[in-house]
Amino acid sequence: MMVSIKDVAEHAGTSFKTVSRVINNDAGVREETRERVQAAIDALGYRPNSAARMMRNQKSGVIGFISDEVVTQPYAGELLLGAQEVASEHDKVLMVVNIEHDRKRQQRAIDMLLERRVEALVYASYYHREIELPQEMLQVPSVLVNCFTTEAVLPTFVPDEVQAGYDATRLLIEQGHTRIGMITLNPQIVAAQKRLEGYRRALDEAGIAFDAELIVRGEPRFDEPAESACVESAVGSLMALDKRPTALVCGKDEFAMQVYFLLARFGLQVGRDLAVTSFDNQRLIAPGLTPGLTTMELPHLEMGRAALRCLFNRMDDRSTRLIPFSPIVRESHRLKA
Amino acid sequence: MMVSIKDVAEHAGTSFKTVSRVINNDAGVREETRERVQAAIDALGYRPNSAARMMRNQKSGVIGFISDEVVTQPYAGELLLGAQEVASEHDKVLMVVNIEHDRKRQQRAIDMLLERRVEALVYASYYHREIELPQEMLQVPSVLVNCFTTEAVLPTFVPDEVQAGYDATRLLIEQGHTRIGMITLNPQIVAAQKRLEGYRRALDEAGIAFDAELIVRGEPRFDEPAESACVESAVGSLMALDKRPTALVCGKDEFAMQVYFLLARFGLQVGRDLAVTSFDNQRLIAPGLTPGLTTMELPHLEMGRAALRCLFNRMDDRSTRLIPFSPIVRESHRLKA
DNA sequence: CTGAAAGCGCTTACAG
DNA sequence: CTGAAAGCGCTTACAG
Repeated sequence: MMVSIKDVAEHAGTSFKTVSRVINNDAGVREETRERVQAAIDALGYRPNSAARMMRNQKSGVIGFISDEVVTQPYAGELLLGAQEVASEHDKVLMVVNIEHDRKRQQRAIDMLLERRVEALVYASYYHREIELPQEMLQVPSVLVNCFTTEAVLPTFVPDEVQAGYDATRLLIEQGHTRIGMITLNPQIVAAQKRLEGYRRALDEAGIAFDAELIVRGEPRFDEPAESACVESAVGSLMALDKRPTALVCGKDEFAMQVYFLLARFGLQVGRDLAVTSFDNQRLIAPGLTPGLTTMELPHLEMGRAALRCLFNRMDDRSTRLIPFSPIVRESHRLKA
Repeated sequence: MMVSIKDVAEHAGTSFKTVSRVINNDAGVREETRERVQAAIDALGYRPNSAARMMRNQKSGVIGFISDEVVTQPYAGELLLGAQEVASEHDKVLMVVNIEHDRKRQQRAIDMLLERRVEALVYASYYHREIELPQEMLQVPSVLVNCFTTEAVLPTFVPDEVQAGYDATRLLIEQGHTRIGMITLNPQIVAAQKRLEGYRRALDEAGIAFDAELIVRGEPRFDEPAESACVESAVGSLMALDKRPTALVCGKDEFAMQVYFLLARFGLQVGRDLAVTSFDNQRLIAPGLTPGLTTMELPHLEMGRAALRCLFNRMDDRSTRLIPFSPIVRESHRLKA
């Protein structure tokens, strides 16, 4: 049995209402009384029961954070961190549930959150993709992070893939390259499509003709068998071209890492013979490569923050906000003699 | 105003007590009545208020998960996942709070959890280390994961570093190597010390003399300036030895990645001239290297699970459980002609 | 400045 | 099989 407001009152020799006043810092308690109550609180180790408060106040102080694997994805957890930061500024806590693709467990998780009377809901995906919206999300203020629905019904925060593709390409164009290859992600995912769009835009703008031969795939489609040699053959086909590229945009840092290795087979080196940019800024990889990898960092932290701010500002429009990547400029985009 | 049990009762034409029986699946409700109530529940979209239940039942159904950055560390988030899995089997949910090194915010977080009447507490660190125990943890059943206190006061789950060091070394000894180097982590952290201990044990057992020259440091101590060239000079000093090592245990996969590159400077290749094992099994790195990196996977998922199981089994002894790493055997530990 | 009453939405224990 | 009462630990609104 936990100690309650009544126990404190008895110990302090006041009514329990006075204790309530003290713990809520209400005005109108004599200093001497306040001290006496505080002493009783300390002596008994009293802590207000938030369930009781919640019931009277009709609000829970919790925001539900629904994620598909966000926490286990390297650095995607920063989404959570950014959200947590803003939530706690507003004295709210996050209740995080991980939903797998199991429909039943997803339903259970959402029911649980709603029964706990979450004041708002965040749906965060570990990679930028379209989702099927759990309809219950419309019952409370909600936002989408790193994911979206076909029809925009909620405020949506996604990374600005097109701009990132543009920037990653532009960095190479500015170094004078005109023959720029690209190793793309699975073409079925949004990031692959939009970054390619940015790449083309940068080329267009610079008056460089698009050459489809320079676009190769670094990973299989969902419907293809996973094969580990995908980047290998991608690089192979670029190197087999009559006119090899002098620069390369990699779909993710893991591709870039492999490119560093694979180039050696052709007697080439990143940073000497081939300029490289990439996406993600995986801290495990990008700074440890030589030369350091120039790469576009996904704005996880900022998306998490922006989404929660939106929730608190009650901007419940249905617009999609594009959050910019941060270019992390190291050396790989620049060739040294 | 949310719909309550009374609204449902009115809609169904019963007392609210009967509604309570239906939502709790209590025996002794006529089928016809149950259906009528269920229809009212569906029609009104009623959801039981967990705060009210909590108050009557005197338990919250939540377990507090205190972490220092667990979610943002690649794959350490699996700690959380394992914990979540077991918790939900027992119909409990996790409330995750991230505590930074700010004393005040830590206190706030713990207070919040206790006010929410968490039934138990988990403290999880993102790397294996000693912590200062928040004294409040002794007020509820608690466990430590991936961290420990000087004096054992709580059940503690940590990775079996010595065994991992032993296994990583043993894999190389079994390939016939007798000159085995080691690139260690910061010697001030537990993992570095214990893995070295395992390394020495494996050598001893095989009758190989320990040679201090073969032990080099891949990262700076806490009190030294961070320098990026640490692995580089470590490899350099090994290669400068009269009798170079033929095999190498790397303190983490990031070191291994750099070793693959650095060796090229000496005209050497991992898997041909040098056998390599490592620790972590970072999925971003280990499978993408050529040859694939043989590495000891940290048992994050299993630690999370084991800790929660312990909580539910009320095994509140103070013993320390060592959770084994999983050897992920690829090709790098084996030399090919 | 302090207190007694009512009620938040449920469940437990007891009647009928 | 169904219901009326009491109470979980607080806060709100009103008296004194």
